[in-house]
Amino acid sequence: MQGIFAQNRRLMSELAKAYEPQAVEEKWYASWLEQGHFVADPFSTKPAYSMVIPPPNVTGVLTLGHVLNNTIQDILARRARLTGHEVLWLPGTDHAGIATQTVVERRLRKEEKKTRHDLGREEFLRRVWEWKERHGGIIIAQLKKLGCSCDWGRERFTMDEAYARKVQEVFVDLYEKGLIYRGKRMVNWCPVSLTALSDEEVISKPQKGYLYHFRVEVIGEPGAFLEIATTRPETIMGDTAVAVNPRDPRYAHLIGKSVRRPLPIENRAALPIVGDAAVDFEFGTGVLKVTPAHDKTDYEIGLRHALPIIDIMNPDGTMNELAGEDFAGLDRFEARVEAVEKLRELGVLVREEPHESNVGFSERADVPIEPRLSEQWFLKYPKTGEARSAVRERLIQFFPERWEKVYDHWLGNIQDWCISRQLWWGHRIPVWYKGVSGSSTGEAQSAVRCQIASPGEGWTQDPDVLDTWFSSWLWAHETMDDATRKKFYPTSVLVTGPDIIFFWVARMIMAGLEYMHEVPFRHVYFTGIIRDKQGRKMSKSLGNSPDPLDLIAKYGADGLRFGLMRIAPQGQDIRFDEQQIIEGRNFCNKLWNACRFRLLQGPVDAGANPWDHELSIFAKDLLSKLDGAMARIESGYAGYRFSEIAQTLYDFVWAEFCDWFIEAAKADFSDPARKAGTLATMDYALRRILLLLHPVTPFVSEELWHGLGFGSGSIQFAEWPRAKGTVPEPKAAKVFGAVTTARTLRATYNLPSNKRLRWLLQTGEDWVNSELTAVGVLLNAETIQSVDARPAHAAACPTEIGVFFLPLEGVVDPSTERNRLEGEMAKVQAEVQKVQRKLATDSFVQNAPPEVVSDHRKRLETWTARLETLRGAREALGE
RNA sequence: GGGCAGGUAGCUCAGCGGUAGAGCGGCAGUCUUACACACUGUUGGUCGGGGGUUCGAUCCCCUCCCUGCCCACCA
Repeated sequence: MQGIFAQNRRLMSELAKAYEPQAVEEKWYASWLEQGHFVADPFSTKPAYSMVIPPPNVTGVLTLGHVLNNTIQDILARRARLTGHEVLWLPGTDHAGIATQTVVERRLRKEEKKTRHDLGREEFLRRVWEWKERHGGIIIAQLKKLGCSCDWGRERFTMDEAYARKVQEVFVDLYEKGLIYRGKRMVNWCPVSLTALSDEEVISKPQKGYLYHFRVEVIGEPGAFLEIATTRPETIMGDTAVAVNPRDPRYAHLIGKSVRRPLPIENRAALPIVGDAAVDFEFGTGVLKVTPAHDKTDYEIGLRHALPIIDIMNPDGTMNELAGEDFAGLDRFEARVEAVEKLRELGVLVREEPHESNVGFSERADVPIEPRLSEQWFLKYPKTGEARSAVRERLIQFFPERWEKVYDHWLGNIQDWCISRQLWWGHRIPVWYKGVSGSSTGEAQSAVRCQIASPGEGWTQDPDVLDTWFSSWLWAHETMDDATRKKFYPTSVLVTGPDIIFFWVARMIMAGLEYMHEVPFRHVYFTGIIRDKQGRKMSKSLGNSPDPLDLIAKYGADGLRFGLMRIAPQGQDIRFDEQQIIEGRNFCNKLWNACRFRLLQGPVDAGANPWDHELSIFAKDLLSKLDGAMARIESGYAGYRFSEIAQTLYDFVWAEFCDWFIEAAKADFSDPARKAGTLATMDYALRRILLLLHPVTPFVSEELWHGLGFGSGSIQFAEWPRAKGTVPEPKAAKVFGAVTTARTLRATYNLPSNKRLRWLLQTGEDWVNSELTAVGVLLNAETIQSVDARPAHAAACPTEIGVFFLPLEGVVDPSTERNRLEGEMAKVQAEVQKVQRKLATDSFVQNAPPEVVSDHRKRLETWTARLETLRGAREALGE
């Protein structure tokens, strides 16, 4: 043991005064990996604790959102190890269909001026894999920098061979169950990515535009016109009817008649006027143009009235020949301008009314989606009822609870999921056609088989791939082998952002219920969204998103983690402020120096038990505060309140341990009677502080754990501390309060804090006399003496432990101080009178419960004391 | 149009029936025998507006106003 201590002392004294995270973090992370600390053993007898990482996109780089999310998971994992669990934190990445394909296509275009079609499917996919191998690991490396304790040997990718096979098996299974079907439906089409999207991938944004009013002529009624309002005049050429509400008295009589479509000019077809309840007669003119090929509502109206469908657009959003010669080839937005122009020329444009409406945008490409009729694969969700009740009945608990309602509402209004994507990068749909090849524009197939392998000669596979989330929804169980599932499924908790509650959380619950007959996780913790100081979402285009790696380089991973945790209230959005990270770093440094200080006092006793010694009031006080902090931390973990955990640690370490306990302890080191107990308390507390901190600040706690010699193994397998049930020690608080008052007295005279003064204390209590040394140290006094009576020419301040006196002769200049003090006194006098008046006149206070009155009394006491101090100070200066 | 969250000191946030707190910043001192990434002291708030319940409201109720998110086929 002696050797270890000697080594520690050398080690610490060689280290800089300030904590330098870089070398420490690298060293320990390498060591943890080497020792296999993160490896989960499915055959362990310890209780299981498991999580699956929300797989980041392979194309991704670490954002603050990832930092938040993964820090929380790491905290939970490390705490679970400390509380004796076998921990599995399963990492991996997502192939992210559209995102990845887009990145590679963009590069291809830039570097080789080619499109994916120039390469062909096979070659293109080879390029994507190549890209993935080269750049796909970036985010994983970054997570390691953060300190994440994932079991890296189990890293999975959603396109791993086994995983991919499982995805296809699930497709086949659901197909056979009749839940997956193919159909020609109105889908959300992205004209840039050239694929269908699910409803969840469409985000509506308010857009300023115009509501264009134009007239159409009623056929057979000369001079009769209908006025139609539309935001999309470019679709007029695809109109196949005009609809009014049958209960609308203005128009009901026209149902059955027809109007003349104004565009295209060469094909001004006659359109029937139909009656349909979907028409809102409050909106616009109450007359709706019906374009079944380019609007979801219109499509449904079309179905009800058996209207023809004229698709006037190409997949890329340009107009086709059916739009007429004036429009063919134009982009949809150019066509809009052109259509308005044509209407004006025809003299039927009535007016353009500014109008704001919600337009659906493709989440990825950030362009308005186009409702488009196409042949796609759809899934009728399995286990929706069970998934709903699992959360309702708290088989799965959400933190914060309010997301339960959001989840429930979505499941209650669930629509079939469009799962096919017209991409190449992804899981190929395991469906085969004989004869005609399948295509998204969709002609009927003569023969269809749903199976993974080709049925043989002459069969062609469906060219489409599956929505990325169709693979992600199996993540909780398909990333595990049988033994792992047996031990670790269902997982303990899922930590994720609320933005993917529908995309991922809800679907994973359904998949878990369908394929494991068990929910995939017990708890779901939803983090907040990180915003900048102005409350804006972090985004690349705004340039308001700091690079977490820069932050780690500047402040250390621990500083970043701790700083972020302190400002991350439960599930509330977080306003990011670099200052908070600076504070995180400062905190680590504070801890570091507290430990350095301890090492300077002699050997550390790893198994120190304070109760073997006579303890000072400060030691007792600290031990009781430590218990309090532990209780708060426990309750914080129970409710996933990470900011509370971090804040408790911050306060305890900085204020209680450093500011008061260590400062008071300095008095004990020269007192053999007290030294042992104080050091034992310090060792005991430090050991627990490091353990409690380890989940949040893994690196510095590990470094100090070894630096102080608390153990030879990693801190993360030490035992988590439990509260001892100590009793509070009120005497210490009295001393601290008194010291603060006395310091204020010193400041009252503008005396610098490093100026050693001679203090006197008049007290009636014996125990106070035995704490004089400590009080002297806390006051940075030259001397402190007990006196029986008030000395002459001394300032005085009454405190809970007695009256402090400060002899002023030769210490301050009387004439300059007098004026200032008199001014102060006037202000305080006013406060005292205010409280006195309240106590005397307020009718409620007269009959109030005791705590109210005592509160007022306390205020009065405080102010009176302050006044006394000033008066004493003034008097002490003489005339 | 519906739903949810939030609006407390200059900033980030606690408090959620007893008369408002912390950290940081600011200000003034200090390199006081671990830490200037520090120490000591101190200044900051009609707790978004307006009503109501109550002896008493930042906290409960109503209403309005802002901010942000989610959902919804109003062209």
